[in-house]
Amino acid sequence: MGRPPCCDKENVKKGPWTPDEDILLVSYIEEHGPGNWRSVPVKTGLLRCSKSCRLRWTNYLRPGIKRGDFSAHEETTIIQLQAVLGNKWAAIASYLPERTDNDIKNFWNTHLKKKLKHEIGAFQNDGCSSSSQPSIPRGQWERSLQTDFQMTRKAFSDALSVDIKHSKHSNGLSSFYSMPSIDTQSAIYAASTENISRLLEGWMSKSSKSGGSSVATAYTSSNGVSLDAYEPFLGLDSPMTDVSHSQSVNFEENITIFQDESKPSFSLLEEWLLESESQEFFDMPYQDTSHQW
DNA sequence: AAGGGGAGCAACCGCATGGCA
DNA sequence: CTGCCATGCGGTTGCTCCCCT
Repeated sequence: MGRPPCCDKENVKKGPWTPDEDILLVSYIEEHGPGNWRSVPVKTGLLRCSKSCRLRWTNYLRPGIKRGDFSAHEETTIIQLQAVLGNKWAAIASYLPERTDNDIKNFWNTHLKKKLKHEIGAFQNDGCSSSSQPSIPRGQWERSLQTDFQMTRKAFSDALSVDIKHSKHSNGLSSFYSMPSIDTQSAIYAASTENISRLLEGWMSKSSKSGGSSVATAYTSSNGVSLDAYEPFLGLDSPMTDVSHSQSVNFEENITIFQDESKPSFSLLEEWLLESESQEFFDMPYQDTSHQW
């Protein structure tokens, strides 16, 4: 017997959410807080699947979500994190707390993938690479990869510029995101009210012309973000071990993969980062080598 | 002006995971 | 230990809008 459906599909509404439904959902969450999603459709009278309610909240109504164009910095961060973490959108989103994993995933699939493909294509057409005989000087690849590595580290450092170790053991994620020390639930509620007004604004502007969404000013709540999965990366609760990997050796391995598959692959770099305990990763002095290119 | 096609994005689907009885 | 349930996550779909012909 297979898994029972999460809800009665017969009486479940699908498709875009209406303003009324949004208000109903936000009002309920303001009162009861997020969670216990199964009971949400029952208690609110929404003809929606519990999953749909959760998704609508986490991807759209949740306080602190920034919408609209991605900045150059966000774009760079996503590219670098994707290179290291792969398609772990939730993990990537945890470094960009104002963006949802869905947004990042969409942005990657619709913009960045094409952009990178185009840039790699242009790079190969420049005569730097050929399908039959890779002709890139090994030293050049190594420097290039090292630059990627440095940039990734910088992205991590930027994203983690707050004191994570302290925040984890004091006020959890709230302080991680530099929230003022106020009651978290109140923050969620206040921000939700802001979201409702934003929604109304959005609908008003949408009715005149399908306008873009306004930028959220509310700070991020703790919903939907879990640090636990990334503890190895953050060096939290991880025993410090002697890490004496040779960078050059690992870069060589990555260079080989890159050349063989004619596309960037950082799987070994990722493995190395995970294996080598992240602390050293962050403790290494950052050297901006990008100017060399 | 119409319609065809592509891009962007919200939402859905189904599997994975973790907690709990 | 096992099974159930709630939630999380990533891939995919489908709708809407916009641009081009």
